This record gives sequence, C-alpha cells and structure tokens, in this order.
Amino acid sequence: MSLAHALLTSLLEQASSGYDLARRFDKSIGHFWQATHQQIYRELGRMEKAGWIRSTPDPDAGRTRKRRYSVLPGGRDELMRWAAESAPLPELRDEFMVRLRADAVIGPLGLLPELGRRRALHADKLRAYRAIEARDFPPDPQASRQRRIHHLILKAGIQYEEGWIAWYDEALGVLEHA
Amino acid sequence: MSLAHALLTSLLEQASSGYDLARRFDKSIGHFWQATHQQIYRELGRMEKAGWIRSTPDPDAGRTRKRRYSVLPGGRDELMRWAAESAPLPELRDEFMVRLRADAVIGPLGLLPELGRRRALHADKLRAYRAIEARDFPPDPQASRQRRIHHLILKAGIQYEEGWIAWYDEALGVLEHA
DNA sequence: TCCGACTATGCAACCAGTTGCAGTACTGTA
DNA sequence: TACAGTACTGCAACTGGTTGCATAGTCGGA
Repeated sequence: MSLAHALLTSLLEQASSGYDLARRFDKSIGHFWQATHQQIYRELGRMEKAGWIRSTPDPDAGRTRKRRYSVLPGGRDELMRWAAESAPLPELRDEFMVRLRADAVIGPLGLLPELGRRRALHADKLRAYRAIEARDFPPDPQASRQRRIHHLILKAGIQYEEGWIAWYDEALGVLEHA
Repeated sequence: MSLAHALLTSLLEQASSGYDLARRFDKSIGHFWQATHQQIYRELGRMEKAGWIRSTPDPDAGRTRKRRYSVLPGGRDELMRWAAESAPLPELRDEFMVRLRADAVIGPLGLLPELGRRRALHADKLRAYRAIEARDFPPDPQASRQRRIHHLILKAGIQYEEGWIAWYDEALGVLEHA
C-alpha cells in the first residue's frame, strides 16, 4: 500500500488539503506515482482512522469544507518503517510491445504513425523534465542532501525518457524498411 | 483490455493450452506483459464466448482436461483492429522513488543496501536478455521482418535495464557521499 | 504401493485503481 | 442578479489483477 506512504511523504514536505495533494501529485512525486483525487480522499480517510495524520479545517478555507492534513508522529514512524522495506522492481508493462508483436505475426498493421506519436510524447516529457532541471537544479557543489536526492529522482525520469526516445528512433528505422 | 490481445498474439504464434500460455508468458511477451494463470484462464473463457478463439481437447492431453486454444477469424480481425488503436504511454510507477523522497525529507533511512539489491536485479535481467540476444539474434542482414521486430522488442528491454543500471550507479554515488 | 512433485484447470474473495456522477461553495463577469 | 467556471469533497459501481484454495491426473522414486 504505497499510496499512503506517498501521501505521508508529500504531507511531510508540506501539510495540505486533499485537493492540493492531488494537484501536487501531478508534478513532483506524480512523475513516479499517480493517483486520482478519489483515491487520495479515500486513502486520507483511512490514514486518519489509523492515527497517521490528523485534519483541521484549513485556515485558508473560508466557508468551504477544505481541510488541512498534517502528519502525526505515528505516521512519521510508519513512513520510516516502510521506507526501509525492500520491494520488487516495478514491472515493465507496455501494450505497444504487444501491438508490435501482433504486427510481426500478422504482417504490417500500419504502426508507424502511432510510433511517431509515442516518440513525440516521450520527447515532450523529456523537455518538461529538462525545463524543471534547468529551473530548480543549477549546478551547485554545495547543494543540500535533500536537493541532491530530488535532482537524482528527476534524473531517473530524464534517463527513462531518453532511453525510450533512442529506442523509438531505432524502431522507426526497423518498421520503415521492412 | 490488452490481455486478450496479448493472448491472441501468442496463440497466433502458436496454438496452445492455457497452461502453456502461462509458461510462455514468463518469457517472450511476458517481458512486457505479465499475467497469472488465473487471469489467463478467465480471459480464455471470455474470448471463447466472444467467438475469438475455439478450444478442442489437446491431442497430447492423454486423459487430462488439457485443451488447445486456437484463433478464429473473428479473433484475428479483432487483433488487427486493436493493434491500430492508439494508446497512452505506460506510466512510470516506482515506489522506490517514493522511498527516496521520504529519505530526503526525513533524513538518511539506510536505503543503500536496497539500492544495491535493485541494481543487482536489473543487472540480472540485463544478463538474461543479453543471453537471449546472443542465442536468438545473431547478426544477419537478411533477417526476416518478424525476426527484426522480435529483436527490436528485446532491445527495448535491454535499453530499459541498461538505463536503470546507469541510474542506480549514479544514485549510489549520491547516497554514499551525503 | 504410497508419496511428493509437477501438469493442468478452475472457483471465490479481495484489493487497488478508474470512471461517472453529484453536491457545495467561491470567484469573476455580463 | 444570473450564469459560467473552478475549487473542493465525496458516493457508487465497475474493472483488472492478486491470492488462497481446491481438484484431478501423471510420473518417478523410496
């Protein structure tokens, strides 16, 4: 159950509401862990019951129902406990490879446009990551441990997109001349 | 619903039983699409109902219940239709990144051993892929379209593992000296 | 001849994640 | 003041995937 732990991490970085969490998930942690607002609300409810977090009406709430969640000591302990666990590698699961294999067994199915589209999507992501890198991580030998780790995580995304772009370029060559 | 299409592809390559499909999934297609025998049996049932495949008692069955599934024209059409669809990129979802981020916000949580373990797992996979490559894809300018595509798919796995190994090496450096 | 390992299939329950929909309050604009 | 848009929370139903368990036959070895 990592969503809870992703939320704990995010809340430790900054106490906030379910809605804000959902939006922040679209950036930062969301590059490696996605969640809809539905999941987030449900999970926040469970976590509060478990005594990991508590919620108070948000000071910025005005008359809305907005609530601010913050991490309790129990939640922090739980996060530390969980972080030390070992876990299996994420599994590679890409339906495009299935399509390719279908194309191989049946014969040309016109996958080239889709291939180009996917390459472009990866290029978009890479560009976005590079922009974040340029903005938030200027070269700095004195950077704090926290910053260095955040940069490292971003580099995982960069490395991932670059790898796929290179592969899609090769794939383009194979499908064009075959 | 890609599992059905992965199964169709696999059955087109070779008609076989649910059990054999499950085992073949552990290799080839399974590098990019995993499924348990449970899922497979359930899905084969649906596909037969849909008229995409048919099953006959397996000739090698002896007195067991073993059945051989093969693709009907309707299944082939469905696969062709589906292959031309476009689909979103698979999402990167790696809980280790959440752990790293927790380590960044709380302070050193002793992630180094886990980091080494994960690097080793990637190295194992890479070695396995390289072995398959050496065995099944000797350099051959005359290789068929099908072989070239299969090789391409394998290279996606190789590229993926190599990227992560490089990243884990860098991560090792960051966590050691911080 | 009994036993354990393996092949082969399947039911039932559960869980995480997704989708569709809805309600409520605020904010700006015509 | 009416209306559109959007911030914010939530319910209910569904889907795909996982887990635990059950069953039944085959085969080799103690």
